[in-house]
Amino acid sequence: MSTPHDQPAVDLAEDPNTVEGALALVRKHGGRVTSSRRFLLRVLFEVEGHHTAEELATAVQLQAPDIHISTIYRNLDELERLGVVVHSHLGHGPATYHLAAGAHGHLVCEECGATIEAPTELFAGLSRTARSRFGFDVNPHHFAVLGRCSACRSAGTHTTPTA
Amino acid sequence: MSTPHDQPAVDLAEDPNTVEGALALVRKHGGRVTSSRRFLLRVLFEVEGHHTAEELATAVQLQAPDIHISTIYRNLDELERLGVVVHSHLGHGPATYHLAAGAHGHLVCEECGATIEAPTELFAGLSRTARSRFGFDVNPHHFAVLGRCSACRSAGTHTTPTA
DNA sequence: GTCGATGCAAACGTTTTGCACACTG
DNA sequence: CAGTGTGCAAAACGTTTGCATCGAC
Repeated sequence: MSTPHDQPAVDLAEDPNTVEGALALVRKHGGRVTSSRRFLLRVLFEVEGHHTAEELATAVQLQAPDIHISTIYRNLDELERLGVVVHSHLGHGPATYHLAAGAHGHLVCEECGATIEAPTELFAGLSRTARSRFGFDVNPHHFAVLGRCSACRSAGTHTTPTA
Repeated sequence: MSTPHDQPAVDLAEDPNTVEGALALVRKHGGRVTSSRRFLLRVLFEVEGHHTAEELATAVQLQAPDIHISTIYRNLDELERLGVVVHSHLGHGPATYHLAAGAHGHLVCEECGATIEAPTELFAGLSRTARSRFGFDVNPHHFAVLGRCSACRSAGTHTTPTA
């Protein structure tokens, strides 16, 4: 995968895998290249893993304190429409955002909140069956699959209520 | 279907499959048998499918207008602790509640919101793999699996953005 | 009479929106 | 200069909580 970055400011195909490429995409779709957008994209490319809008806002605000969280939400929405980022719901609580390129499934423990990033193949069987039985096309990225992690299972409290 | 209700007030084993049985369970756990609880349980046993707290409140209020939605939430919580009801998240928006006896998985269309009630076996393969690969015990009931239903897929708009 | 349950209003955390102003192209 | 993006404040949404009162046992 040769990623030639000799001519950094010219080679701006609308490639959502770079900050400037994503901005080019935005521009192509009639949007403007603003500093808020660039700051947010920089943060998204720097941090790894899942982050709530609030966390992203905090990170952005280290560099540009006046960028408001509503701007973060609006920009995340737009970047999601353009396919640059995706959001996931990892249980109760706020949604988390990450670059679409790193999309994957999630297993989240209902007890301790631990998150396992699961390769999309984990869902291959489910996807196949859902497709053939129900004509349903599974998107394993948007909502996490809940359950209990091994640690909580060994700690071994309430599996079945009542009893 | 022999459902002998000759001695309606006596045969109250703590059987969560009847209104009075569930109330017996509540009492056994130190709770009181109140009319709010009975109304809510009656509604839960009468309606079928998934219902939000607000829908359940509206239904209860047809018979007892003063029962407040906070009471509905508190009672749903308690009934869930006792294993009588479960709640599920079927995508964005409010949680839905139904009797634990009818627990099942859900496939929910991200586009039109259509809900498919999927038998738990649909998740058997995923559960097995998650268990062996990650030591993770999948609970297929709590959060729906999102995706696209066949109708929306044929209608065939945006599957991949940009392109 | 004790203690759990209820109604109400108010708070909560997350996200969205209306508006006037600022900036990009 | 047209029109998109922004900051701010306020609303929206689903849910939870504090408190005084009420009701079950």
